[in-house]
Order: sequence, then structure tokens, then C-alpha cells
Amino acid sequence: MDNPKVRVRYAPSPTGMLHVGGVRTALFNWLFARKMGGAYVLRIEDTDLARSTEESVEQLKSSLRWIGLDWDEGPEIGGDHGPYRQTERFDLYREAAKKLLDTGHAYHDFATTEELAALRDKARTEGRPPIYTGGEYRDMEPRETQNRIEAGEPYTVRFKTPREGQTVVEDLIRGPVTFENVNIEDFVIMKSSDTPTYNFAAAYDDAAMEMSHVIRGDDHLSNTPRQVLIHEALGYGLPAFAHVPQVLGPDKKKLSKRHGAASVEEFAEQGILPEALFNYLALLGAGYAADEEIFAPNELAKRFRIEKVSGNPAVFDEKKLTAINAVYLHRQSPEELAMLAAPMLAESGTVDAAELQHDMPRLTQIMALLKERLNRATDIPDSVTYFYGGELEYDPEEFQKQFDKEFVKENFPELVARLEALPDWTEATIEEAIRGLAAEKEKGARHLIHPLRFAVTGRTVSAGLFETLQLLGRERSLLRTRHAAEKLRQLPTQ
RNA sequence: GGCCCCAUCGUCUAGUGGCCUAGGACAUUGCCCUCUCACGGCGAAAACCCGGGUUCGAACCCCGGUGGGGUCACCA
Repeated sequence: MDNPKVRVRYAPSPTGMLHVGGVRTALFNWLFARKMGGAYVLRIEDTDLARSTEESVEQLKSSLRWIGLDWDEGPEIGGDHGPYRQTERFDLYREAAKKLLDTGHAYHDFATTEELAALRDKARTEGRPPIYTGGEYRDMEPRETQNRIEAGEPYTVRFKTPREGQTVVEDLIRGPVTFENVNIEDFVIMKSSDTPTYNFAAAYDDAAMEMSHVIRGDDHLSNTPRQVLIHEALGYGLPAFAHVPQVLGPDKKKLSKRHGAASVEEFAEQGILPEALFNYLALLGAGYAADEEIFAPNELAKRFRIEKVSGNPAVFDEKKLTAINAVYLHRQSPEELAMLAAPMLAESGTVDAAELQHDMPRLTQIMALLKERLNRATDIPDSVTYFYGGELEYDPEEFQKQFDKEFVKENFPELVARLEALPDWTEATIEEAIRGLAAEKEKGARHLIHPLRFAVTGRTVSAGLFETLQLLGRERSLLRTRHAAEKLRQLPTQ
């Protein structure tokens, strides 16, 4: 389904980290472009000189790449419709503004910020909507305008919005959305600094870059009639619009930092795999059939249908993200997980870097044993600690709970002895020793297994005890069981 | 407040007038498996916001209300 005419874009403003809401719209654009065989372009909307930073641009790009949303045209890649940063397109906007001025679609406005604020206040107190229609400037004599400009009076350029009629936004997700023109004020297109406003730059660029579809957050829906007006005034055709709903926090408010993790980087730090975030976000409100939900990017793209995207806002559910992440984690091979784990272990200081170096095979075996139990990559360091190091510290209370039993006191030393006497240290021989002893004493094996597990891992939960013991190794296992047996002797007899 | 959008289990959703005694997934929970945990298997509880229409028949269509969200800048 190749369609070179299909062109979509993700157009973030580099004023912070890439937000999950942002990735999701980027994701929908990417999915749509892939599905249609069109182009997905990245455009940086950095016209707000005060808030845009180079650091954000870099973060944006790396976050996008991390999750796998590579762009076909844009910064670093180039393309036929560049430049792709709005700060590099100022001349184009000035030219377009001039065209609008010349054709009577825009005018110079000399009202000061203070005057405008006063007007708004007045309207508000009178209970009228504060819609600015240019006053004396809207239809000022060209001569007069010229004089003021030459006198050095500051001005903005405003769009001359029709005072009657309506503007209809044809939205792929919501159908036609109608706006009365009287409710749209004469908005600024060029600031007094001779730089464009968002609405103007975005509309111009979408036209100039020949976007066929504009897929973006629905917080832009109320801006859209203005952009439609600009397209029409400039004489360009309209792209199709699709406004996707916001991503909300559990309190149904727009998702933000105070809901915990909200940026792509934070999720990465919290042990979320890129493919898991990708999959989860794609599912969120995209209207895929619900029978299955683990899909690779290309599969997601194949099934994507923009008109199926739900119109209602979706609550971001970390639990479900974690569940999907667990699926992806479990699918990794032990080798891949070991590669993932090694740097984490070294960094957290759980394991000596040198030891890791020469013992990747063992780490791999450990990961094979543990992977079913992982939910997030960040679970790894804590879950492997007891596979390394020597004697363990025991929580006194739990120790008592595990060992202060008649049967354990009587038989644990014997268990230790039998383990020590084992000719081969394998899962099978270990199991046989333990079960054998339990059988002789006519007790369930669990009466030995639980205290042994605690002795050897310092925990009450772990993977299967026999395989764990084997992987722990004879030395370490015996060191710890002896240590535990020693402590057991010191337990006060009551 | 004006304008705009939205409304099915706690959450994401399926559903486009009869197939719905409303399906799935996550979360919750019972049981089974079992050396604990996890996995897996089998169950349970859990929703069509309200009120009017239209229709032989509405979760699905229309209107109103209510609720939630967005937006009202020389920010994007």
C-alpha cells in the first residue's frame, strides 16, 4: 500500500523532555505513515526562543530513537521539504505574512500589550467573550499604517478573520467540527519581534511541507479553525485532520510529572523496555481489536486504522504497562538479559565488575532461572544479589521463624552434613539428599526446604531451591548452610 | 464563564439497531499445580452516566441534562 502522497509529521516544541502524550502522537503518526507507505517527518517547532533549548532537541531525538520512531525526513536526515527547524524558516514566514498583508487577509496592529489586556479585562467584567477584532487598525488607511511603521511604532501582524460564516474542521476521528467565525478573534500571526506565532508557522509549514494528514493531540483542536483559515487565505489545499485524545493520569487530569513518571526517559530509567512502551502506548486508545495485545511495531502498523482511534481520553495505567513489559522481558533470551543486567549490576555495586567480566555464562544461567519473575529491568539487581558474595546477614525475626522448630533444630545439622558429603553438586543429587532425609524422618520435604532456602538465599522466596543451590555452587552454598547451622546452635533453647 | 471534544466493568477497550443473559486484557479475587515466589490452568466479582424521544426492537440513532477533558496569549 505504497502512497508517496501520504505525508505526516510529528512537530514537538523542544521545551522539555519527551512526554508520553507526545510519544503517543508521534507513534500514531509513525504507524499511519508505515501503514500507508508514506513519509513520517520530524519538525522542530522552536519559534519560542525563550523556552526552546538545544538540550531538549537532543533529548527529543534520542527518546524518539530509543523507542524506535525513526523519522524519514527531518533534522540530521534532511529531505526535500527542509529546513525542518522553524528557526531556520523565518524568511519563509515573513514572505508568507507579506503575501497575506498584500492580499488583504492580514493587517498591522499597533495596539500595545497593555491596551489589549485592558480590553480583555473590560470584556470579561462585562461578561462578553474577549474577542479582539482589531478596532481602528483592522481597516486602517494604508497611508496611516505606513506612517506609523516609519515612525518606528511597534506592531504585530494579525489575521483578518471573517466576521461571519463558519469554519468547519473535517476530523477523521470526530467527523466535522463546526466553529462560528465570530468566536475567532483576529489572532496574531507575526509577533512584534518579526517572528511567527505557532498557529501561523504550523499552518504554513504543514502546507509548504505538503502534509497530507495532520495527526496531533486534541488540545490543538480549538486552534485548527485558525489554521484552516490560514491555509485558505494562502491558497493552499487542506490536509486531513485527526485529533487524538490526551493521555490522562489516574485522577483523569492531563498526565504530568506529578503523576510520577511522565517522560520517556523516566520510563527507561524505571526498567521499561522500549518495545514494551511502544506496544502499550499503541494500544492506548488506538482501537485495536482486543483479542490479543502483544504486537511488534510492524504488526501494529499493519493493523493501524486512524478512523478507529477512540475519541475519548485514555487513562495511563502503569500496572498494565508493567504487565506488558513483563511479557517482553520474559521473551528476552537469557543471553540478552545477561547483557542487560551486567552494566546494571556493576553500576549498582551488587557485583564486582571484574567478576562479571569473566563469568558471563553464570550470569546467563542466573537470568534463565530468574527471568520469569521479572517485571521491570530494574528488578534485576535486587533479585540476583544472593548469587554473589559469601555469608549472609539474616533478619533475626525471620531466622527464628524459619529455624525455631523442633524438627528443624534436630535435623538441619544432619542436612548440612549430607550436603557436604555429596559427591556431585547437581540439581538431582541435591534434591535426592534433601528429599531422602525428609523421607527417612517421615516428614514433608518442605520442612527442610524452607529453612534451607532461607539459609542459602536470606529470603523466603526464590526460584526452585534445587536449581538455585546448584547455581549458587557448592562452596557458597555450604559456607552459608554452615553459617546458618552455627546461628541455629546459638538460638536460645526455650 | 464562552467555544470545542468526550461518555461501556477500577483501567484500556470490543460492540456501529436484533448475534448482548454486553466479549477480551490489566488489576482484584477463589481454586488447581507446587519447595516459596513467578509461570500456567480453571473459576468469581465487576460496566452500557441520567431523562426524554425515534423504532416492532436500542449500548448502538436524535434531543436535553449531568459529568469529565481541552482551549480561550505577541506559549507551543
